[in-house]
Amino acid sequence: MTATAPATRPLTPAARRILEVASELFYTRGINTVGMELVAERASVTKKTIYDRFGSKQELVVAYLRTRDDRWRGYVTDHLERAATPRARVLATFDALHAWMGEENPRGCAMLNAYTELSDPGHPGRAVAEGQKRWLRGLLAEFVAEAGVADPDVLAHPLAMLHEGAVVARGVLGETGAALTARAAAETLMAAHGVTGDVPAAVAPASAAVTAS
Amino acid sequence: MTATAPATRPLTPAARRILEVASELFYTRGINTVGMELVAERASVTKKTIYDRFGSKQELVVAYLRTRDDRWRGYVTDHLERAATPRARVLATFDALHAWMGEENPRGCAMLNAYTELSDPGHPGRAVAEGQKRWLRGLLAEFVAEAGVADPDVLAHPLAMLHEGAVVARGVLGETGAALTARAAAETLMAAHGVTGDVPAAVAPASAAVTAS
DNA sequence: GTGTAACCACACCGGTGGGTATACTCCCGA
DNA sequence: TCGGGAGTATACCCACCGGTGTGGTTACAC
Repeated sequence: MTATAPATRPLTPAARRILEVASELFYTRGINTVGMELVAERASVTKKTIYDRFGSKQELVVAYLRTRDDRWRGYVTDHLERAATPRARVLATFDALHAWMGEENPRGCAMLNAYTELSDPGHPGRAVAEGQKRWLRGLLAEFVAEAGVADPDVLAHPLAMLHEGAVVARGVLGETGAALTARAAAETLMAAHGVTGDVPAAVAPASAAVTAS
Repeated sequence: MTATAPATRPLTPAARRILEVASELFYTRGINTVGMELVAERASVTKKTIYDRFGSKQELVVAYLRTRDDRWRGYVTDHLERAATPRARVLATFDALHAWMGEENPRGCAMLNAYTELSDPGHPGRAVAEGQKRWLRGLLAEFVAEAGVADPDVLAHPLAMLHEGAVVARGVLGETGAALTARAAAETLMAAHGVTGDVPAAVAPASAAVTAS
């Protein structure tokens, strides 16, 4: 379900350059305000080539969102590998967010931004954005359930909200430590729901279930 | 500081119509994708009139954001009047959000959307959006401080994040009860910081300090 | 009764948007 | 050796964008 396509076609050198350039421009300046002409120029490519490779702006946008989504998910799963307990895994998602925001997220969440800019409800890019949000929330619910919480959503949903809120605090208010603040709040929230540093009583560890989607 | 201008000029009938129509269009379709021609048509007005009243699209956008911001702040302060304790005031902001989202916020936070769409850092609309975020967070910090919490931001910042997260959950995931979920989490968070239903020990009530900016 | 503010109707501007057409070059593999 | 995929270069299309100018009509105020 997570896999975006049966096989991501290798991408020609020019196509890779286009996607790279477009990703940067779309993220930093917004999708609607960046024209294909500019993308072509910055990628040292003609518009013809872009349309030969990607077909339309819409498809280029989707490719941009998908690759970025993949990178973020990889980021998260990387951080998860180092976490042993469900509680640690929840906290690891906040650590991932912290690192992510420090590196490549000054202008807020690309998915959310795209969701806003692509106001046409039928635009396929919106589904990508929504998918990412749903994925993270599901992941959190999974961990919370592993920790033995009866109704996982009651805890997982607020945890997801802390994620989103942290990104906003970072993007709009410039709060560089927002993810860590959110992490601390997540700890508090988990503790209140009985999820502590201790391993839960009678719940199977099911250790390697992390990288799965 | 909160007052937007020395005096909001009365607005001619046509101007009011323009602002109303533009607000709806900007919010539901996005600022960048709505042209002045469409606004004019929907308001039964010529473009000339729009430019006579507002000067430029940028200024119309700012007027849109300001009026919406004012309405939201009024919404919050209305809900605050019914709340007696600091804790109740914090929770009242979530109730306000719940009501607000039910009535006129299906497409997420207008301020955040504008912040995203107006990628030019110099656009005055961004300041309006940022101002609103800062205002709410400051308000929450005020209440938390009144409740006797030593470092108010440690609690107020996560509370603000829950706000933002709830709006995202509503806008992207369609979670209509998101604000109530956030409210419950806020209760938990406050309890963990010693903010309970009881009135704090030696803190002056300072009752009417709510409506002030 | 003459200004002036608030409008309408309409025509026009340069710029830019996404997207296409044509024609030519380079290089690699069958 | 030759076909085809990957590119380049350039010119073009039309729709729409934000914004302006001209000229005219109503209604109210001094």
